[in-house]
Order: sequence, then C-alpha cells, then structure tokens
Amino acid sequence: MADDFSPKSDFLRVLMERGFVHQCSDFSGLDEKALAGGLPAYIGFDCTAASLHVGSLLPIMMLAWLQRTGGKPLPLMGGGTTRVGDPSGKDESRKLLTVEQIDANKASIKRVFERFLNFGNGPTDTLMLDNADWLAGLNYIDFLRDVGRHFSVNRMLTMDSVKLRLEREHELSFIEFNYMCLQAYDFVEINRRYGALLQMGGSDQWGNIVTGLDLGRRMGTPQLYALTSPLLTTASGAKMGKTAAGAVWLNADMLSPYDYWQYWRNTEDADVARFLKLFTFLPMDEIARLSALQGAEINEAKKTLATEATALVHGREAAEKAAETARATFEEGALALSLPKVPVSAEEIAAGLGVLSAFVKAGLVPSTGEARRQIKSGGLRVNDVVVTDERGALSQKDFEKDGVAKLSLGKKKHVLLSRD
RNA sequence: GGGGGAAUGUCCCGAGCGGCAAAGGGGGCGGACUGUAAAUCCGCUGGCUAAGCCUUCGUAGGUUCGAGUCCUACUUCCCCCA
Repeated sequence: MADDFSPKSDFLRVLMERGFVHQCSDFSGLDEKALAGGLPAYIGFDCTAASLHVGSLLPIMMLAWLQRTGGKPLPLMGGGTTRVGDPSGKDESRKLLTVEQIDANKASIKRVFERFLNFGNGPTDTLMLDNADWLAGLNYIDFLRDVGRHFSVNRMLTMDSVKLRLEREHELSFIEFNYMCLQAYDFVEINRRYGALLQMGGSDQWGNIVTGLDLGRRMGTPQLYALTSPLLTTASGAKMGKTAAGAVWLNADMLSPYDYWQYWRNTEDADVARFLKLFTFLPMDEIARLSALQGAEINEAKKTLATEATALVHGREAAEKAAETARATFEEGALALSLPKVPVSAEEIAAGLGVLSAFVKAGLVPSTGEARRQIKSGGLRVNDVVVTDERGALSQKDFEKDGVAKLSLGKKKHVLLSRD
C-alpha cells in the first residue's frame, strides 16, 4: 500500500503513523500539497440520525489532525445527499427520510464538531459546509447536460457499491444509483467554492471519492486527491460502536458521558494500542509506554483511553467525573452518587414499587419478562444484594442511603433510582 | 406476456406431517472463571396485572373444533421461457 513511502508533511506522517490511512490516490502528490500548508480538505457526514456515533469518530479525528498540522478542515453535512441515500455497504435501501428529519438531524449533529475543531475565518479555521446549499436547487436537465454527460454507466456498474447489489440480486433504486454522481459533483463544487483538494472518508467511500476525482478532471478542476481510512472493527471482528443498548452515540443526551467512558473502558486488550492512536491526541511515546503494559496493567491503559476519548467528546470535566464514578463503583464497591439517575416519586415507593417494574423503570431491562429471566440467572441486584424473589418490592429502607437505591444489571451496569 | 419458486419469532440466517410461542445457528444478555479483557463452559433470548391471559410466521379473506402449515385474491422479490 504505502509501506515504502515516507511522508514529508506532518499531516500525512501523523495520519500514517497513527493508523488512519488505508488508501490514497497519490501519496507523494498529496504530500506535496500538504507540505505547502493550508490544505483544504473535506469529509462528508450523513444526516441519517440525530447524533453521530463512534463510527464517525475516525473521520472527525482526521479533520482534527488536519487542522493541527496546518490544514483547513471542511466538514460537510450531507443535507442534500442524505435525501438520496448512499447505497455503499448496504444490502438494502433504507427508507427515505423527510427533509424535516434531515434538517433536525443536521442541527443536532453539528454541535459535536465544535469540540474537535476551531471555527472562524482564519486560513486554517474550520468551515462547516452543507451540500443542500448547491444540490437542493439543481435543475435536472442542466445537471444532466453539465455533469451527467461525464459519467459512464458502464463504469458505474463496476463500482463495488453497485456491483454488490446487482450480484446479490438486491434492489438498487435509481435514486440510490445517482448517489455517487451527487457525491462526485460535491467534490467539484467544493473545490470551486472553497478550493478543497482532498476528500477523505472511510474505505467504503473509496469508489465515491475516486469518482469525484474523475469528474474533476473532466470538468477542469486542479488535480484532486482521495484518502481513505480503514474500516474499523474490534479485534474480535465486530463492527465498532454497537452495543446491546444500541449505537454508541456522541451526543450526551443520547448516551451519557459515564456510559461513553464505560464503552472505551471495556475495550478488548488487543485493541487498546490501536484505539489510543486513533481516538486520542496523546503523543506517540506516551502511547508506546501504555501499549507496553502487560496483563492486568493493561487496565491502566484502558482507563487512560476512556478518559481521553471521553474528554474529547464531552469535555475534560465530564471525563474526570466519569472516571471517578467508575473508580468508586468498581474499585471501591462504593455507592457513587454520580451514576446515572432515574427519579421515582415518594408515593410510588410508598405504594410498594415492584422489583420487576423498578428495573424496567431504571432502563436496565426492556420488559418485566426480561427482568424475570435475569432474576433467574442471578443478574439483578438492589444495593448490591442479589434479587431472588421476583415478587419482591422496593421499600423506604432501600432508599435510606442518600435517598437513592442502586440497581445493577450484571456486574457492569448500574443505575440509581432517586427518591424525589 | 407465459411458467415456476420465495416471504417465518421486527437484529440476522434458517427448519417447520393441520395441535405451535414455533427446531437449529449467529448475534446479544446473564452466570462461572478472570483484570470491568479475550478464550472457554453453563443458562436465557415474544408481551402482560403470569400455575393464567394476550399478540406473533408478507397483506386480506376462506375451509376447519383447531391454520405458519390447506384454499382464494393481493403485494413484493427471485428464476426460466418470450
């Protein structure tokens, strides 16, 4: 791939040594451009959900490193392309979102970037883009004549995103088939408007990005570049960012900083070094030191990873607090009042709150049926006492300590019911 | 246009003589062992006011004491012929 290439620019050097690079259309060409300084580069983000999840962290980190090494980050909201839907890497087409949903998602997603990037009007300040600005108003006939004529359907049919659907005999609608044309056109448009020379993205975006390079050449842009990051999986092969509770969201209102910290704390041993490089800004020698730890000492590295990664998304203070909550809970077995809380009214407690519904209320189990099952396998505890009787109820006594009862599912998930 | 298949537990794959809350995987969750790890082993994996009740097999009807299973129509997808 690029083993024999040694970059001169800080940008490529950092990305490569930290494991961000999977493919590049032209390493030395891009290196030159990065060396010149102020390299404008963009990455597109889907607006299919109200928050980005850890899967999007990798591209965000790439933009952050770009800025730190003297480039100009251009995060692009897919306000327009999300209305069409990217078929890459998907077996089936997804339901189309309404424009209102997309706009709401967009607004909600934007906030995360402020944590990672500096905004402003300087040469290396971040500029937030939205492709709805130029895609939404496109005229079909004009677009076909100006842009569409440059696309070869023959070639499009050979692209992985399309080929996969055809081979597996899954439906590929015309609207999705057009997605890559729009993304390619984005590149040209962003070059013209903001001078972007580089588009980055996950490895599944390679085809879309390279199509943009091609289109640029035909439409007379300067030489454009493509750089993709590897597809992230854990050492045991699972996709990143999925837990039983759902995706690992970056927005605090969708996943608490404490739970976010826990996600990283539970990283598999084999992933720690890789994740430290990708998801923290810690210097490489510090990472090397942490990565050298063996056996139970690896837990120190995991705590550092968790705190650093959480600090990036939720701020240093929230990260330290999550770390402290975890320390008190797991290492001292103490009751940490900073665990996630769910309020219960005093009347409910007085009326006798059944254990089953208490755990449902706490959000630890989805149904009372699940609560029953967990009790059978000894998975539920109230104030660290295993629940054995599914017909039991919580009483005032359980809330004696600080007006709070600690409910636990398994050894790791704890929620406080607090008496209001 | 003609002929033949397929749709199953709302995470996925997948069995299912008319008695079915429905085999088996994967995934997930819990337990044991550990280091809040991995691997391994064990259990669980529709809902509820729970020895009972309710809702599930593409959609709508029908036959039957009883339908995922049989019949009819419809929807979607696939294959073959034109």
